[in-house]
Amino acid sequence: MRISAKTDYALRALAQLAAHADRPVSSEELAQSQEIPHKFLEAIMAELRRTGLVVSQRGTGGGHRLSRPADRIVVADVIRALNGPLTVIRGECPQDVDYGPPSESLQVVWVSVRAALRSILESVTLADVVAGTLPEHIRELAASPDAWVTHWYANPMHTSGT
Amino acid sequence: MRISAKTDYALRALAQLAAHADRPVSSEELAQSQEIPHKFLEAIMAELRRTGLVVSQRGTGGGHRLSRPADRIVVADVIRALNGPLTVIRGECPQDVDYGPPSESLQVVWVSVRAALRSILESVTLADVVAGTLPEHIRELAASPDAWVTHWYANPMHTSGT
DNA sequence: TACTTCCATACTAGTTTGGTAGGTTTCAAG
DNA sequence: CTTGAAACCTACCAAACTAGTATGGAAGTA
Repeated sequence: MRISAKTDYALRALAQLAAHADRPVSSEELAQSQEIPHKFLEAIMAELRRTGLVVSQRGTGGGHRLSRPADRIVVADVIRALNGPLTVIRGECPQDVDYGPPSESLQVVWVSVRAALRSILESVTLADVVAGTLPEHIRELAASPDAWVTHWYANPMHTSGT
Repeated sequence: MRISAKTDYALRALAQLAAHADRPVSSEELAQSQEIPHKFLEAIMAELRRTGLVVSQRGTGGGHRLSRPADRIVVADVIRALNGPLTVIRGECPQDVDYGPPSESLQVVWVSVRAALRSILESVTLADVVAGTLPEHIRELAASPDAWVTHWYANPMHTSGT
């Protein structure tokens, strides 16, 4: 799972909006408080507006606000809005890939990967993020110290970033 | 999670090698049986050799074979060899990203995403794939009919591929 | 020597990523 | 009705990645 700067910025900006749901917040303010390049964030907010996650108001005192309550927007909504489906195999959805022998089982692996991602990303809302109250099964996944260390792997192309 | 053609081809080729562990299998044979462009697969096999997952033999009767038993190579090994770490946020590992308020909890989300991916991709071996005997917890994830359907989402940029 | 197979390098066309620059429209307050 | 704040739009950019293709060599077998 690769989270781009764009998606990361979007989530932080939306969390900020969730934390100030009482008023519109400008791109400029979002950019400064989250240390995001202003014009880049503007483009991201435009995309989020087009997909219907935020509504915007021009002019003095304007800005952006969430289009629905923060407890009804999940992390998966944001990722899908900017990157498309959570899980894609060679450009296709897991249930559409067609494997011959001896690799048929790979499809089941991809389907379960998607199910696992959904169980996390569709259960965390923006309200959860700002309140710091993540669902129990997610805190459990992150509870093991093992979850916080990088696993070693061999490719010299990538070892710089362990 | 985005699985590229390269990674998909690699997994299918390695499954084929696992299914014929008694002899070296040539790129040509792998390419034909799995319908993979021959020269592209050659480049992929070279990469897998450099990362130590396969060993190769030139000349007549040569080809590729797994560098260790198929039950000691997991899907995560292959993905890491070709794509680097399983989970990357803005180019960094989950435990290295630095969030300010009100987004601190996002880090826990990413850590649990990685833990969930590991629990799947580090438990499925090539031997499991060719035998069709996936670990119980994976078959459970894929057991629900829900896991086999695409969830609707709103971005018009991506709706063509539902 | 001939043939097979891996191996290395280079090339391409298209897309994605992470931005920057400049101008236009909309809105509110004075 | 002007001024300023903000969203909005189009275009551009360099670097990396994706999915290959092409050419030629080097090593191993018969």
